Amino acid sequence: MTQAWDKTLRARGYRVTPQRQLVLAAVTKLEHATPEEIWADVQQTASGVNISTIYRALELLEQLGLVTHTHLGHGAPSYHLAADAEHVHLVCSECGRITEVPPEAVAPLVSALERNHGFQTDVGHLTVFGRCESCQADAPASGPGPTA
Amino acid sequence: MTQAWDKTLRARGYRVTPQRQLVLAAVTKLEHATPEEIWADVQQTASGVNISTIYRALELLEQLGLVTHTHLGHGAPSYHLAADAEHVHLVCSECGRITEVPPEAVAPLVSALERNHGFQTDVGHLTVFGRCESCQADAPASGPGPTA
DNA sequence: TTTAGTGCAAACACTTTGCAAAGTA
DNA sequence: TACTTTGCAAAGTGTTTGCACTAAA
Repeated sequence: MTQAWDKTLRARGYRVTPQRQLVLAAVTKLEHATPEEIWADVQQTASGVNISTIYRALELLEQLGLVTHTHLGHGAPSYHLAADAEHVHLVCSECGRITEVPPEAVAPLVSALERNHGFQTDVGHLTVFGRCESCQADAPASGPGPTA
Repeated sequence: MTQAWDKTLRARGYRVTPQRQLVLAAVTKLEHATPEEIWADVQQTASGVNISTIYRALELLEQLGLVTHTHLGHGAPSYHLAADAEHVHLVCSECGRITEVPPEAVAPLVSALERNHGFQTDVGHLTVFGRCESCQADAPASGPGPTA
């Protein structure tokens, strides 16, 4: 079922174009990348592709459930294959480092929210900000209180 | 200690200006608001204040640890008082509804991440995307698979 | 008076849109 | 051929920056 997606496209009246194939290939290869990174990757094969095409392709692929995105901070969103094992991102606010952890890590959260708030968590979209292990080691808890 | 913040400012060589006071007041009052919403509120008192001043004030207040922000989706970030009880935001991807839940709800997650990944979660910055109770009721689980 | 802060306008980063030309089915 | 998709360029958000002027200390 590696190539099933093009049938999905055609079945819904969409066309299979090289641009869309390249975008999907880039998302697959880069694992998590911003539209611009995807664009750069696509351009290595087809240099004429426009960034707006990347956005349109991502929107379509997302709508078809082939890819998803997460916000890993302030800037551009990060896209990855929906088929990839879902995972949660831990983003270190200090060094920017991104760690992926398996969804089991958040299972207790998911069930607690479901149970207490009737909320169905989109685990693949979850990003947790904080401080990573090494940054804590570098500067043990300081908090934002008055320094001096 | 309601007004302690102006001492904090002066102690660090920053000045206490009406603009900053108004921004802090707006953040306090609005609970969670985007820079533009804060701007609108500030303008009700001082119509001449420029949006760039809002951004600069927010940056400063955040740096001082008086306010924090979270990303409640794609658009602009949402600011709130750091002193406010920390809370987690649940954002419904379908209707956009925002629910606040107490940090206890995510305590199991926090300790699991700490334990297994040495990661120190910034709870106040945490936003969970998913589907709220009422949207689930409206359209029971459909997933993005082929519809027909 | 001295130095930080503000308003203004221009520059930026990221994304979306209109439209004619090109390409898929 | 018929209709979708693309490239291009321009317009849109949201945010930042340079600089002369204003104001806090």
